[in-house]
Amino acid sequence: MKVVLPDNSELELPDGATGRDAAAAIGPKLAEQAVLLRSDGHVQDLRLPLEDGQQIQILTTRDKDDPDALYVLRHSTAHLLAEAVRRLYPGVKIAIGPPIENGFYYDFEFPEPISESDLERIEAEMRKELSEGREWNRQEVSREEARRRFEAEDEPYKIELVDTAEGEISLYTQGDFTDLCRGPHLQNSKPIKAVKLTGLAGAYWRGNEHNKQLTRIYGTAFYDQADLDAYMERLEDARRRDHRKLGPQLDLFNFDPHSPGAALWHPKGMAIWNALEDLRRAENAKRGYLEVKTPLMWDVELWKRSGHWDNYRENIFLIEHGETTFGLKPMNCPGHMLVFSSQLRSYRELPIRYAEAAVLHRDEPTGALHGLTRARQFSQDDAHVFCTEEQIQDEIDGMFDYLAVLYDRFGVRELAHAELATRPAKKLGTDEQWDYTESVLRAAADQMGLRYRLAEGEGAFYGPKIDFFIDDALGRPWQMGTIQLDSQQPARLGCTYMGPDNKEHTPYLIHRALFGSLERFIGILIEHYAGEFPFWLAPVQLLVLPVGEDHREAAWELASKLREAGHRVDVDERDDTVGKRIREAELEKIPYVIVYGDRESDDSLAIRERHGAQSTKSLDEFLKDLATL
RNA sequence: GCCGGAGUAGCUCAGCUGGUAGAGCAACUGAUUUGUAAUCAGUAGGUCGUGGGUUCGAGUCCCGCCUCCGGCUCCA
Repeated sequence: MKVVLPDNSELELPDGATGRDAAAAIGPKLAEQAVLLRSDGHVQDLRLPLEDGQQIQILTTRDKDDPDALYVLRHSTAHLLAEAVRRLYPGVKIAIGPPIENGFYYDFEFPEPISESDLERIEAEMRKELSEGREWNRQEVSREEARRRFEAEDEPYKIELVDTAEGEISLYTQGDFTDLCRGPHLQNSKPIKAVKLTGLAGAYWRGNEHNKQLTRIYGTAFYDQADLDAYMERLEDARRRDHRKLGPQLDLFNFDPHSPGAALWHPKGMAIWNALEDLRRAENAKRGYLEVKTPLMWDVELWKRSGHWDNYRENIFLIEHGETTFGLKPMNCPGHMLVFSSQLRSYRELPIRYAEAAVLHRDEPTGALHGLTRARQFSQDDAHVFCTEEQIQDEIDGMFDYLAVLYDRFGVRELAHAELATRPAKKLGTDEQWDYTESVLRAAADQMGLRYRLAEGEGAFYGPKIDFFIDDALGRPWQMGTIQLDSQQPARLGCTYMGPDNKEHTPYLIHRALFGSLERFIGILIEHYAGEFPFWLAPVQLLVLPVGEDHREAAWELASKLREAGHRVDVDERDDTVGKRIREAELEKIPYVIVYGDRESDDSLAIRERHGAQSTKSLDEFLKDLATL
């Protein structure tokens, strides 16, 4: 038989030859360095037989940055971890250990809890394995055989995996450790040049919180120690971008233990907040959204009618007040529907678009709180569009367009990825209604050419949605914008309009937030810009720095001219050296410092950009330049 | 909520196996009047997250609680 190599040349091999054989046929060096076979975009274990005519690419230790090559390396390293843990902690039960982005993990049930200090010991054991060397052998066995083996080893999680596994069962053995695994794996442990265990966490068996919580050990591995070092360096850099660190440092906001999950916004943070609000208001006005303002607190009777009581109760903060119980609003929708239903509506008024960026409260689990990106108190750039069935498509198109405009303004459009979330288990309405709303959303997304992942069962309880996610500095995805099609709540809250047929109809409701939560959006922006906001967003845009005492008056005059032009300007007239004050401005990440001394005048300003570039411009010229930013 | 870790001055951190808290930066005061990332000197600042316990004695050991960090579950 023949296989086709990446340069399109053909390689003649005996029938039943494996990837390893193919490598060996090409050269001994390649056979030694081979780690994985890739065929038509799919990875394949080197030990598996090839098919006649198959396109193959053999990845070697030289492909050290290839995601597939790293994946197999880390997968094999996870098995080394399991072997080490099994040796060090008799009685441990092993669960699963896949590679993930940037590393791998393995879940265990330890007889006694372990702590982070154990990681060092385990890592040492892994190094021992590496110095001894390990080779992986692949074996296909029957379900019964696999079951028998794991019963003998008293591995209940493996038995459960065997019982629920689909297709053939394969085992990989290294030394005297055998694991149930689909593979693929390295030939041997030689390519594993750098290993680090990075963390310890609880994780529920099969991701279900009703199951037993196992202990998850995270780690990573590379083909090269320098790559591990570089990775750790990148992590360090990402930590420096963390909005929870930069926010207080840049005097934007802080948190106080007396109100966990609710930010205290400082003047500089509010400058950014207001910039977003200004943009939101201006763009909303252009697009026919009408601002409303509705109560923060509602009798729970309303939440029962809207469906939130049955489907969202655990997130609602309750306030007892005499005979009544009020719930702080976690969403604006019921309020907006009550504005709609307060009058008799005609089809001629539709679509009606209500917008409100009110404060919302959601009782999030303590462990979920995460700075601005996961808060208990936050504001969405929320809006609810009441429309007829015929208008849905246009409305959603308009929202996609609007979202693109906003995200482009911040340079985050490319960072966003979309998901289409369908009916959840806990939901209102009939399957027919969901079939319809899901198909409408899907059609809208497809027509826009939107690329999205299907997130089944992750819709809101009242309707399917399209969500836009952006990753934070450490690569954790956060849901930002959302567009949700609701066929449930309007009827429940008595929203109707008179149609041309002189009959009452129930409108469709589209919920939409484009930033998502303003808090979360600002958090992501801080990390995206690493605190170096573009001029229009920077809390302090311009800093005037008088060289000496004699220049203070002139500096203030200049500052007031700049302020009149609409810019946010400070004067740093402190009795410190110019160098010191420049340094502090740099640490504050102020876009422009204007040093003002004997040599300067309105005709000649000394302008220093963030990071040091200097230039000389007249005030008029400078203002003109700023106006374009 | 669950698993693991952490909490010492505004910030970054030191404080060995229990003996009564320390540095740098920031702040303040004074001197200096400064030319593009740290001028010099001095002063002040801490119920060691919080409540209990063990002990002659607790920042240090034990328990509860709060908050934060890394995950899990859940979500904008």
